[in-house]
Amino acid sequence: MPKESYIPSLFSLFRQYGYDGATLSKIAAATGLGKASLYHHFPGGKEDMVMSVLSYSESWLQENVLQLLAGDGSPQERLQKMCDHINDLYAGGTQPCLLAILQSGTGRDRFHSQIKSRLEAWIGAIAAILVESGLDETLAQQRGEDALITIQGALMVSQALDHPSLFQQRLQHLPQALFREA
Amino acid sequence: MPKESYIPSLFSLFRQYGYDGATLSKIAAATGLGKASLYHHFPGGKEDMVMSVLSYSESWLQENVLQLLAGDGSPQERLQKMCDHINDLYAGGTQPCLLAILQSGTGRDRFHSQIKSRLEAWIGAIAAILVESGLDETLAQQRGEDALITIQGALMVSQALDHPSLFQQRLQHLPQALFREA
DNA sequence: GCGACTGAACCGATCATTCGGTATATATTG
DNA sequence: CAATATATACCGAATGATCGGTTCAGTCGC
Repeated sequence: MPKESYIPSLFSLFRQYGYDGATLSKIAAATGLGKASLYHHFPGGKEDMVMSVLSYSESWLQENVLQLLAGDGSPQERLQKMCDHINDLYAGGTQPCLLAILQSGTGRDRFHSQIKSRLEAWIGAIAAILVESGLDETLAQQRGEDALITIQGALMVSQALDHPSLFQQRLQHLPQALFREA
Repeated sequence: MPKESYIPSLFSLFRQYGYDGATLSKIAAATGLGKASLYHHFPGGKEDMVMSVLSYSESWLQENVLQLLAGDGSPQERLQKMCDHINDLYAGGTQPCLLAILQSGTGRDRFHSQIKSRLEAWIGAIAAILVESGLDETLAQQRGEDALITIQGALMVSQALDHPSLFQQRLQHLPQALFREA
């Protein structure tokens, strides 16, 4: 099997346990591969695996957010569609964010630039669609940041409170919130 | 030395590395204690240490948030004062949130109820001051959640972007945002 | 001398990693 | 077509290091 077929397993494992918590034994169990086989596909070890997952997250973002936001349909429609994909990504608020989790622990410095790139692209795409809708450049940038603040914050809070619908609610009226006055 | 004097070191270590990343060697180095001494103060090992830190976080919240919000002064003044303390707690947006980090990795299930309690108390206190100011009960609860969503979200985003002032800005106009219309 | 405390050595378990080798499938050759 | 070579996928078993956790002979202030 090609190594791409193991990315989904790795993705869900790292997002749950983080870099330090995801041991090679767990990884082996989750992928169904022996430890030695893992080093065949990912010669760089655990760090290599995370980098592959982060690389996958880039193409996911490209497909499900960037392309979508730059596509056709009204701005609200496109933002709505993005929120649907985001809701899927986080399984309705029940699954943690990979980028958030990789910001802690030993892997912090190792993956920082990747995380930063992903977030910047995401915020930029939202800001772009707001500018396109007539918003001021700086305000649009701020609203893009607000969007990710809401997503990440709602994700953390709803999981701490065992209340996934809190995440879904905040996500649902995110599009109109981005266009509000003041 | 009493064990309370080591709580600050433990606190800053666990918030940085999380449960799995904070190894006993790092803990020993950070506190300046030998492992034996650590087990004298915390017979339950690493989990005992985290529980002590979480217990400390409870009294911190009590002193710096709950008492404050229930005290005197105008609601905006009290909320403003709370934000100042929050800004100190997170060192101006440069330090992660202990509660957020303990939600991942091996310690996830172990500390969940503690994290949940802390967040509920915090949200409840904010909701209470909004009710006191005349807001509808359900709206106040929602705004309390919004406050923590903003705090946690801004913390994550500003650290991912190496942009601590983003956190400070969002925190600064949090009080007035909680009183906004609609 | 007594209780609080600790440094240093130690334990089995687990960590990430590596090596030697097998199975299979495809390509190359005579 | 059969035989051989090449490459990829895979894994059992073992590596040394480090993990969380424990033990114990002390040392220190009281």
